[in-house]
Amino acid sequence: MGKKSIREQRKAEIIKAFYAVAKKEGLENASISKVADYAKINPSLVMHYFKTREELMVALNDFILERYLKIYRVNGAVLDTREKLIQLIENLFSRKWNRLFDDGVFYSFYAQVYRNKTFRESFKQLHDTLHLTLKKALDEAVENGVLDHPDTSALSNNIFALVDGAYYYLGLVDDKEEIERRLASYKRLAISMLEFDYQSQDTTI
Amino acid sequence: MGKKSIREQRKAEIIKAFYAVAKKEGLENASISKVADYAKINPSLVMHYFKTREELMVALNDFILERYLKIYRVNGAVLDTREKLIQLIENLFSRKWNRLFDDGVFYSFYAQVYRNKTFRESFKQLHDTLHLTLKKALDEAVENGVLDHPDTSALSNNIFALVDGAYYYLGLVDDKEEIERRLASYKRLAISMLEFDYQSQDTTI
DNA sequence: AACTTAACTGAATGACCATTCAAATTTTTG
DNA sequence: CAAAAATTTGAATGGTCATTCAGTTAAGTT
Repeated sequence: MGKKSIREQRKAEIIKAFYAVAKKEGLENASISKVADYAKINPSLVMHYFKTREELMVALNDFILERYLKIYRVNGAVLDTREKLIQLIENLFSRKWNRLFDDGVFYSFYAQVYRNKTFRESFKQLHDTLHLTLKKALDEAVENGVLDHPDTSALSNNIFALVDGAYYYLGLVDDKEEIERRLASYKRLAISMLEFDYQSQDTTI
Repeated sequence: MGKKSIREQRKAEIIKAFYAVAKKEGLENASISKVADYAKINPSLVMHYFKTREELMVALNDFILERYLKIYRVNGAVLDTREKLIQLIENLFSRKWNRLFDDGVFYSFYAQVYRNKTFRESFKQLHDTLHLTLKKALDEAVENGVLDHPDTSALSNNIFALVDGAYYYLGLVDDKEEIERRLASYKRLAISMLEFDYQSQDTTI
């Protein structure tokens, strides 16, 4: 008896509308009524599903972090050749970004990390998951004899530092050729990091 | 005749108040009246000196980028020994951050880069300046025979990618010990990059 | 057709927002 | 003291904001 619930679909719809508006006008300008307009529903309906704007923010944050996770999903291929390992590293620098993702919205959430514990923890957890996934892939490569490295955990962290730093800078670059040139340079460095055993490198003089 | 102008001092005062409020409550919540309250002046006075909020935003952006530049100011020391070169690299990972700077506000501006050409260009210019400054320092090291590297420009860019990526991740970390551990790892990698000629794929000392 | 449950609307709330403007105040100079 | 130039204020503007609530509509069941 009673009406069928479409709660979850509606909520998803609202979150996507919120994302779309934030993408277009900036997260700080994405108001409830703009979201409602975009979704062609009444503002009250948004409040019906999300008690406060804050709640909607958290939902959008989760939505975005899920997408982020998808981008970096390691393809299931077995890392048994050198080529496959190199391809994996190169893929890290090739976010299918523009389709799946808006950097402006992403960094707006990231900025909140410094004031909001909830956001900080969810970001931290996501990044640690990504780092760990890469570490496991690297371990597999070690087992299969295509990689020789004493600390795959540190290697994974360092590769991601390079990836994150790369995209941070590339967000400032308009010229497509320059982007490609830089990406090539970053990739080369990342691949070289596989070879170079900086742990045993003596930095004393 | 007439009254002495304190225009520039007042403007600076307002910008600092804006920064303080943004730091505490987030850039998106730093309103004109909150800024005025903080500076103990009338909201209209803020509007007198900055015709629009956007104008105030641009001013704060410039203020913040100036601070950013200061943090990375290369000490004038001559790079004639290995120690000095290594010290320079290590300094890049040691922003006197917490004192001089609020990352939340910084990344809030950075997020705007994706929607606002003015912000994108000012950020780009600043970063390119920093990269070039480091390149010049590296060139000096090469001249003085303490560094052997075929492409100091690429090296500079890559080091900064690592620095930026490092701080991006460290923003998520609460534990001070973990921060130090990671910083040490990033530094080690950066220093190893000085040695490694990834262009020709062989390990040189 | 009556009941139940959920989706949905519309109007109203008060708070806060950026911005405008005319007027008041302060300081300097002649 | 008076004129000049700047700083500063206070009140008012209209718009948008998140949120509340009472009520309506739609879709299922018995």
